[in-house]
Amino acid sequence: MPAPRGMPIGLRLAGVARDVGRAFDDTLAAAGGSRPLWMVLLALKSGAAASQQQIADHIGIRGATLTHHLAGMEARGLVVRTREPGDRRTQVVRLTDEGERMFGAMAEAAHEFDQRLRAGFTKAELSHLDLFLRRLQENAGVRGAALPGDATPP
Amino acid sequence: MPAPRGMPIGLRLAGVARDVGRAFDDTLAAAGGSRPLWMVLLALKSGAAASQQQIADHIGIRGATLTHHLAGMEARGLVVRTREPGDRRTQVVRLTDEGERMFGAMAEAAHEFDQRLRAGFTKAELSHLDLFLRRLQENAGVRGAALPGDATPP
DNA sequence: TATTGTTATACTCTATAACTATA
DNA sequence: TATAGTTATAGAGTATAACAATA
Repeated sequence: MPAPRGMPIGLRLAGVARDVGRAFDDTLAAAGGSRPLWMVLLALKSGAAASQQQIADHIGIRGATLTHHLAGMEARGLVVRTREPGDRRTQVVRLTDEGERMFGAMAEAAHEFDQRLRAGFTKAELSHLDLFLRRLQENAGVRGAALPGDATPP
Repeated sequence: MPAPRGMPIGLRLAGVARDVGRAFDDTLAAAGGSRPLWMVLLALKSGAAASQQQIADHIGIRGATLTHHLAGMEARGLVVRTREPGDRRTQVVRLTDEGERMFGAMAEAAHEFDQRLRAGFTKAELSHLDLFLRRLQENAGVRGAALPGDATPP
């Protein structure tokens, strides 16, 4: 993936993200997982998601897609889904011991990968990078992190 | 896609790339195309690829995957493949008039998208961003753009 | 009626393996 | 034997639409 001067920034970003993403996928695969699996586990552990719909929104997929992943995870014995007594429409997703083990293994792999990725970057540089990424995201028209003064019509 | 402090840089990158990529895909779809189609057209037009294998390498996919895309493009009347008289194993891929029209439409859409993405960025910032991306790519272990002094064993 | 999640189905992109034709 | 590309098949991830159960 050469990066010629003047290459569209979107393609550049996509290319780098693909390369980095593949390396990350390899890392997760070596730990027995995958990216979406890791995203779901992260969302579950962070506790920042009450309903499945919120988990799906959190990681940027559809509810049906999440069901798909959860079904696979349940088949692998990583999670258990049980109906909430209070509101029997909702499912309570709980990590099994095996799920906890998997989370631990993937967390370690992900952390090592992240260390590798950050190598040579100063804190200031990482802040700049983060800001640049945020600006790209906003320029692409992503909602939900709108700045004050954003004049985009509803 | 919230971006908490201390979020792994790889996931951050992947998230932004996905959001930006989806917006770009929407743009290309409105012009009647898709991302891989655009990549193939770009590679063809840039003339930087002699064989199909080189095109595939250029855009980071396998030969069989490229065949898949080219077959689809040929079915849509965008390209024609003919055997080279000199070496009849190789295929010469040529854009049809319809293919040229499609390229033009997608190029315009892609350019507008790129303008939108770059909005508010100075040249210096874009350079910094590009450098950051390159460093991430290298840290992820991508070969082919190795720096002088790279001490990674073969 | 509205909400929560599931099922059924399908699409896109990608890959590997086996194959054909040619060199 | 080696190379260029194709065919056949498969798998992962995602999506939409229709549905069931519950509120």
